[in-house]
Amino acid sequence: MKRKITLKQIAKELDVSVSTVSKALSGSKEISEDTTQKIQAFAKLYNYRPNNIALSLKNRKTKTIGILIPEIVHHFFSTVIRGIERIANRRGYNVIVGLSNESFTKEIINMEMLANGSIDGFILSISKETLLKQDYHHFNATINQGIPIVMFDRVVNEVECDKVIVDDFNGAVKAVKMLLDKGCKHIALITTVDYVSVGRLRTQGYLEALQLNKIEADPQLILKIEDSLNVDNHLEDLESEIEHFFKLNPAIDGVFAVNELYAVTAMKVARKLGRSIPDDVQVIGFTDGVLSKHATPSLSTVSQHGQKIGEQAANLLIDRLEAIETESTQYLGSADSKSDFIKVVIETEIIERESTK
Amino acid sequence: MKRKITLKQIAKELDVSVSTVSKALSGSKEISEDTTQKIQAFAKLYNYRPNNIALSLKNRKTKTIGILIPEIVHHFFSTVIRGIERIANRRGYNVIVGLSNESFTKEIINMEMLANGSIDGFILSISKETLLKQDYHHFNATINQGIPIVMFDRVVNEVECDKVIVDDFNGAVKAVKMLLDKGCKHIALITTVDYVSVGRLRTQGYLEALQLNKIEADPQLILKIEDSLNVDNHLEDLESEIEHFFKLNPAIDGVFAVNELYAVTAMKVARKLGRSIPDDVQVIGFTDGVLSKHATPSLSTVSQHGQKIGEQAANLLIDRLEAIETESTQYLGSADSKSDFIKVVIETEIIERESTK
DNA sequence: TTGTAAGCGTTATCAC
DNA sequence: GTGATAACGCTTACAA
Repeated sequence: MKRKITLKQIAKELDVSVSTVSKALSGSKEISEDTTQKIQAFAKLYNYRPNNIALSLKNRKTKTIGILIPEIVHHFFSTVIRGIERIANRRGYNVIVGLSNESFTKEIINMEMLANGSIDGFILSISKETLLKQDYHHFNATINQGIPIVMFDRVVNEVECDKVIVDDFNGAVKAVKMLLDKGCKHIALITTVDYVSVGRLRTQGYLEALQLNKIEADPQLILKIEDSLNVDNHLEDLESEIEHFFKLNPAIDGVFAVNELYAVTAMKVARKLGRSIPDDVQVIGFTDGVLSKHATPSLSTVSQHGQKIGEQAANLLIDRLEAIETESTQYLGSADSKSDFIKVVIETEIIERESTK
Repeated sequence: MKRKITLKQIAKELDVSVSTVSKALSGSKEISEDTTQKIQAFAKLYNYRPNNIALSLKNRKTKTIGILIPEIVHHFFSTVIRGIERIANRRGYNVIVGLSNESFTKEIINMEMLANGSIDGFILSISKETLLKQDYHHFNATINQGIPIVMFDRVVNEVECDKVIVDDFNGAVKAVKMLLDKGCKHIALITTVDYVSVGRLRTQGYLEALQLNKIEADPQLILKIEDSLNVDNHLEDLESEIEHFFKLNPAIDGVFAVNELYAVTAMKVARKLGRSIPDDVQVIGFTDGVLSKHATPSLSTVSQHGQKIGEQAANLLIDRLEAIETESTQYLGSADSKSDFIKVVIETEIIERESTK
């Protein structure tokens, strides 16, 4: 077992100084052809690689991005990570992942753990508990320490930073509009409770689409699912709640659900009640994951382009990181660049499959 | 914007030496009650946190684990990450994620990128291309550098390290046995090409179960899916290939598929051909993901317990990391602990749902 | 009780 | 053309 070789060891071995080795390896032409050759050959032989940690300490930057998300076993979030990783890798960064598990405390702990020098910046999506508490001090504290943040999907106005969001509102408008165009008269909405902003926006989009078509929204046709019902163990509860909802509203001929699970469950329930899809009831979901693609019938959805979100977020963060770098070398009393934060809106796209006609 | 405060700054501010500050903060009783108080108060006020990078350099360990997997948008892998993260976090480690994207080259690049001091050890699952090439030098090189590796799921005998695997063979035996017990006479196998070891093992399990029941395996009933068909764009090809297979073998009354997708697609095709599930054809898959749970009818599967795999892998790695630590402080000419690598086998579990009766 | 100095692995500045 | 020195932030043996 040969530990990684260091400059010091090469220097000793070749009987030169450490700085000579360093320069030779970086191809500095201060060093003679001869020694450079010798040193490079030796380094290659022993497979020398500079130690990242030492470089990080010296350069005061780690070239790694911290990702902080509520949950990783989730198609949307893993797609975003894939996008981030792709860009990060291409631009010479690593990604370190922390999971908040939807918990406020875990979010803070993770954040502090990484903010102590481990990463150069964050890309994150806020946990539900944090959204509920509306306590965002940890984000602002981090930003104040000079660590930039890019938020995606679940973002919040109270924190000034770059953001990448999906156009939830218009996505919902488009989806409902499509159902209307396809002849639905009684469109139900299956959504979440309000504090998760994306659920709220999609609900607003639903209302907007109805209004645009001069249809009065019927509160009876809106089902808000309690958060606890998302958990796997409560699958039956979800089903029975939706079933109850369908029975109360036999006129339903269209369903817009704010996520895949609700949509697929709605289809399941509808068929159980003897309604055929898409002939009796047309269904469209939000988030284009595995479920939508492989359900029977396959589900029409509003696609969020998670990977693109990740890519955009990564580019924004790295751009800012590298801007800071050049800026602070130019002059220290840097211009107030705080004001111009960017908010990128990723357009949604409707993917038509078998659940609509 | 106040950058994070350092020991040096505290020292200057309070007019003491850096080492005094360091000691005071670590609660050393070398330092007087008085100064300790003063320093701790000041540190607290300015929210001092030691810089991770500096600690890593000093201690020659980073307290972070490198995860290297082929793909993250994948229920099984993300479940494993969740398990790793959970244990890592609890034991004071961070996780940094690299994706090989099933590519040999990317696997190597990522590995080298992280092995240069960024991580203390790896938890990984081998990319398909690497398995195909059977070139494992980078794993061995890493281990030789003193960086321990724990492999999971897609493992290989050629590399000596700790491993965590699913009992693919027995899982498959159990699944097929169940189909037999439920009265199936003509059980089809839908599997992958052979070089991915898990596919091979599950195929062997299928054969074993038949043999145990004195049934001769019919090669006609085995469908090997080309790898490229897994890609999303080729979904129709997958479907038509399976459809063709069903038409050739109308006697099929049971299907064992080595993954969720094949199983769900088989159900879809069977129903399209007018067969009812589970009455005419019973289906069981492998890997308990979202698809199985939410398909209609819901799919019986062999569950792999991804999270448990991740937890075991993380514990194995951290145990070894901390063993190395104490070992090398005890005496340098350490005992040859290379030989005793552990292979943990996680038992599978059959989850019965609607696709079997 | 406090401070000095060395070291973790690098690179940059300056001197020889 | 080469080397000594300092610095990144921290800990710790050793001096004072």
